[in-house]
Amino acid sequence: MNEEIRFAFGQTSLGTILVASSNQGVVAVLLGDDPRELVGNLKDRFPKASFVSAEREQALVARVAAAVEAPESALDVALDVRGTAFQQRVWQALRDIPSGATVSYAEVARRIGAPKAIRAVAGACAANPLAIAIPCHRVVRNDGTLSGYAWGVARKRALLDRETVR
DNA sequence: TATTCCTGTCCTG
DNA sequence: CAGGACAGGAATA
Repeated sequence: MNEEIRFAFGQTSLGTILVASSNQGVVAVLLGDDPRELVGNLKDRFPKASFVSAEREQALVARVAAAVEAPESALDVALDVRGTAFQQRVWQALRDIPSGATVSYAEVARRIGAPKAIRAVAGACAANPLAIAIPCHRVVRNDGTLSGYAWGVARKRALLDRETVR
């Protein structure tokens, strides 16, 4: 394989973001505090790929960053989602969640036809490499509380605050 | 409220 | 290949 992945950084009110793309589309959108940390994260997820810092990705980063600041606007970029069949099913279901809404893990499990596989759904969310593009932050516990978030519960809460209609 | 079992996937030995 | 860990939930006492 030894595939080439292009990436670039951006700044949002939530911190630094990294957007990485293959020839097929975006493979990862990562959130963090430090660019160095994000690159390390990216390499962990795609150990076999080679990475190129690409200026022309800045336009793409800008679109994703805009989606962070204004979640109600749709983010229509090509995605190259990698994962098991189960994970793909979960992530597809997540993309159907409208902005401003939240869904429980049980609800997601029911939608993908595995109502008992709640913990598996949580695992798939945790493994989701596409922050924002796949709104795993809209998945909360059955009682409405936030449990965890791969990039920090504080960011999860901030995102939900921003898109919740009051 | 606390315990226990269930669940699908990934990670480690 | 086996065992444990996980961003949960429901049933039981």
